[in-house]
Amino acid sequence: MTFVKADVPADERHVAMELGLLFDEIRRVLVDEEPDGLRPSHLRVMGFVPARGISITDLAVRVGMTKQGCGQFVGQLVDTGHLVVEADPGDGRVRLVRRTAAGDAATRALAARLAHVEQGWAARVGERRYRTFRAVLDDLALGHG
Amino acid sequence: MTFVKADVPADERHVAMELGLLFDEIRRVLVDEEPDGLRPSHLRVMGFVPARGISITDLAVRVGMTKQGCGQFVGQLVDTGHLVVEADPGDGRVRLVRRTAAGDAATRALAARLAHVEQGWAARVGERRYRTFRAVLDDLALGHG
DNA sequence: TATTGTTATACTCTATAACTATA
DNA sequence: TATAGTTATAGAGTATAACAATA
Repeated sequence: MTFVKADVPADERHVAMELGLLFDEIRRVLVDEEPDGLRPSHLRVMGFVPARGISITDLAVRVGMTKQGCGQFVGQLVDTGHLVVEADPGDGRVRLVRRTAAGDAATRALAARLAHVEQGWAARVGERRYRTFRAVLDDLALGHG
Repeated sequence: MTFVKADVPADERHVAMELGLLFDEIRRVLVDEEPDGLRPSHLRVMGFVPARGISITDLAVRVGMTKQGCGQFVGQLVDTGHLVVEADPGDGRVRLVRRTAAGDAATRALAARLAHVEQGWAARVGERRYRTFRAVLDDLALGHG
């Protein structure tokens, strides 16, 4: 969807558009500042891989996409060296996905970039108001846990 | 990007993921409850057409996309009867885009559906906290005016 | 039989490039 | 020559369907 940017009267702005603006700002930062050429979706999939490893099917559920699409991104991330896949000793069907050191570094870098974006937002609306905003956002997102 | 849904520990949740969850909830409502078969992008493009009419190029700037992509959606919305295109009396190159009565109705219906989603959110976190959240969101979005 | 993962295919959204008709 | 719009093409991000290997 990605709701947008130009000079629209205040009374024609709606939640979807405003959320989309913030989302787009994040996407722009992620694309512009990504050193390894990873796309936002790669970062997203990689971010959901737990330290203990996970099957592609379970990862897909976590990420909220199909196992087919998930497997595609995992394959690309293995090619770039951010993930590795091992056999699961307990189940021959499962391919256990883990992050490499490079994957961990990229994930930490993502967190840093997001923190930087949030600092900018806090500066725009005030530290205190931003903290409140973020707390409510956390609560709203919990409903989808 | 569209950040996600499953059981992720609180400390691994980040802004992008949380904003994505809200955005996805809206998208789902828009798709599920759309009577005319319009997709979210159609609603978005249509929502930026002002009453006085607008050229495709200007509309594209407003929406934040290319004129090519914009022209494509306008064409489809003309086919569905939500928009009309007239000649501009002052400039023969320009095709002036306007909403029809059906387009106006669909736009009002969108606003109603969004209001309903927001009521649900307010119920989840409390009216007062939601109003604060929304006010900060408005301010943050203004930075992209 | 049920489940994991892959391959094949298609759809949505959007971009870039090349073109046409008017200015 | 510059601008408005169209046509053609391609890529990202996903989905559905059909399948192979393993349980």
